[in-house]
Amino acid sequence: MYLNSLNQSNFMSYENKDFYAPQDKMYVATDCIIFGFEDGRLKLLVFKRRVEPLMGEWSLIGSFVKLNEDVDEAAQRVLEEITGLKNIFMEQLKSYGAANRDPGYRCVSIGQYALIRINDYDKELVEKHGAHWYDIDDLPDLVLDHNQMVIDALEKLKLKARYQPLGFELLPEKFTIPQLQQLYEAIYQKQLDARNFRKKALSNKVLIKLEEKDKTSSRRGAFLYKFDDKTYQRLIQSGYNFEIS
Amino acid sequence: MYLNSLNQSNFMSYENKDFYAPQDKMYVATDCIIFGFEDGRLKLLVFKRRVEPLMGEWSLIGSFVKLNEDVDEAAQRVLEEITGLKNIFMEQLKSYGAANRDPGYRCVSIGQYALIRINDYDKELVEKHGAHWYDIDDLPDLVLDHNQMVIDALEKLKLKARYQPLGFELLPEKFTIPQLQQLYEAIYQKQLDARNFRKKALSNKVLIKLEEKDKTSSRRGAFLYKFDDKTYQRLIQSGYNFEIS
DNA sequence: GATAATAAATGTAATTTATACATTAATTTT
DNA sequence: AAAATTAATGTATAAATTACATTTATTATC
Repeated sequence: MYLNSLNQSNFMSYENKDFYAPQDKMYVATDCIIFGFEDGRLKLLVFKRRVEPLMGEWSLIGSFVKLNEDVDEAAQRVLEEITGLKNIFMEQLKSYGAANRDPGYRCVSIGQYALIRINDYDKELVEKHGAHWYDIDDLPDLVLDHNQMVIDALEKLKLKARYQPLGFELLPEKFTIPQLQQLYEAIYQKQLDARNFRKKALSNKVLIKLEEKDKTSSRRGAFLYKFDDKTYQRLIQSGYNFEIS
Repeated sequence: MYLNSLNQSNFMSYENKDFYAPQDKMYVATDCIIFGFEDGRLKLLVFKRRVEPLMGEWSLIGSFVKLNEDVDEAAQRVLEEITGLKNIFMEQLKSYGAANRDPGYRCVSIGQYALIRINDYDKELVEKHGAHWYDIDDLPDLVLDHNQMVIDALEKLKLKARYQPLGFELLPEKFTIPQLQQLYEAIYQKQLDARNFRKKALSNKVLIKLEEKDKTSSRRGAFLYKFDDKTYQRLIQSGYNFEIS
């Protein structure tokens, strides 16, 4: 994946189609690196590109930023068009500004990563847009510099997840400790000790234990928890240093 | 400086008092948040703005990104024009994309923070451009969203300095441990214990003790050290986790 | 209804890291 | 020779991290 030879052939196919490249004008776009979590695996939402050049190739979803629109608004707009969801966690990754990064346009793209809760409702909407949830370590080649965006976003997710409760954005509202552990194992890409993980996770005092159990993955069942955002906000207000594994 | 890459008609109408705001076109700019360190204090390099609107106000230095230029190249270009220095440490902070952030243009700016070694040579060049090194906790109001950029950059510096040897970019090549401590105290904005700091700093094994002493700040003099980038690179290659205070 | 199977839940000891703290050393100035 | 000044150093205590094995709750099967 992500080979030079592939980029080259992408470029050729663009040339063959005589696509007009208006390089006399600056564009600003935003591309969304959309993460999800399902079946113990971290996933990325990718799309079949619908326009030339590179039509039909896998791509992140994005849009040009409109003249009267904030960059962050544009990203929210794109996300809502695709998933139907508002108020999704999203944060700037970085901007991608190489002069030749897009053969079609002189376009600076602001990468934004989003964390969403995969569920059947989203999936349906997503399918309408020719999208697919790929396993993070089984991604196809993406157009332009989109693979690099994913690499950078993963790196950032790894760094931030430790000190900010990002993980909970990816889990359903109610989750078990083993599920939480699986998530962090997927993000950090390493195995964690179950006893130590549980200890650490609970030591932050921001997980509320519920009476219900989830029995989908064991006979005994595991207690469900939810993240207590109010307490979390209060804690960090007073200087608390959240950390998980 | 900021308007060098504009066409003349825009420039003229912008320059007189009821300036025309060409919001029919997207611009991309880059602004540099330039940090230095001198006399135990963290400093920021700011400039008198030379064009309307807001002519004469303090501002970060920046430029529009040219059509055939990488965003990062543009930032290096600006920095070189001002300081005469190449290969300065610089890294993307984030992009600033609010639709109304600049009353003159629809302009997305990529903030980049730079760390430079203040010395007399730089200062001379800098003065030519109507610039001034301000103490970081005694900054004037800056134009547009530039104060926010500084706040964000400081926050990022605080976070990154701990796990990446950024600090050495701000110090002269040879420095003493007390100087290094002063720097970290300025970045973290808190006092550090001299014994513990020294222990921690030296524990990373990337400081080379020289035979020379610096006697500018004590009768006894303090030994000079330099940062051993080769060893540092080797260590992080093999998974070492650099940390300072 | 007893047994087997399975993942969840729990505790402790050893090691490492972080913190708090006071004295002596080297040098110059008077 | 004495005074002044900053640099340099060590240790004991507390806190955090790591490594590691058994029991528990429940369902499925015989």
